[in-house]
Amino acid sequence: MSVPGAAATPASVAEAVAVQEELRSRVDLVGPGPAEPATVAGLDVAYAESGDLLAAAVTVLDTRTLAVLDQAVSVGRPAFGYVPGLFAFRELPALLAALDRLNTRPELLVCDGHGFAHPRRFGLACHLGVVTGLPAIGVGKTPLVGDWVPPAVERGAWSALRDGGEVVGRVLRTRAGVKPVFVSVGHRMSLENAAAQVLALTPRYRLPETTRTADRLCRDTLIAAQATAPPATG
DNA sequence: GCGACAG
DNA sequence: ATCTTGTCGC
Repeated sequence: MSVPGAAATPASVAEAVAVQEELRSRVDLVGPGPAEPATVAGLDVAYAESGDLLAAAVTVLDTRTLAVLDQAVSVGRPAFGYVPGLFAFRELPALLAALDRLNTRPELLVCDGHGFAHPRRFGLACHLGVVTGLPAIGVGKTPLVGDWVPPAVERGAWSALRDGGEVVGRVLRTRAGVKPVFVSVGHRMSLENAAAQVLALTPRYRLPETTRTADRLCRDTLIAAQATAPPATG
């Protein structure tokens, strides 16, 4: 279930680290999670060049057709500075606001960023999973921690992402000959199932359809927000 | 001390 | 994340 207060924004880096250390014990790294979820949500955030405005989006897809069944957005300001490892605090409030506006309850969250593959084993996907109580997985475009070797060139090939003597994720090739993505468990999922779900969501492109639809929606929303609330000119 | 560093 | 020109390929 959800954890009260887990979405609060820390007042300092030290406090943020403490929050992660505390919440990491609430993560379910076993799952295994839904084998055939009917709906999956994608979450993403777009930032204005000025850095003081952002738009968050959540899209819910039908896993069978990959059609968008529901979607919601929220506009706001980054809640925390960008600090590698504390990235979740920056986007969490906006993403949760968007999730609250959904008319449906997705069976799985696919996050744009890492989950367990994190310095303290509590990346954005873990945080969102613990706060919402929903199964979640992290899909990063670039590595944050860990050592790995490139997986074979064919789609579906993978290699282990290892850090500090443990496997923290999987380097997965979602398209033949294209740069792989970094999959890790967020909450209530097994790594094996997480990788399977990501492959099911990438029939054509490198990134999951969930991430692609959410990315487009938050970008469009940001443009619209900037047009509606232009900066004061004088 | 130095380099690395999700989005 | 965002900026940013051309270029290769289906």
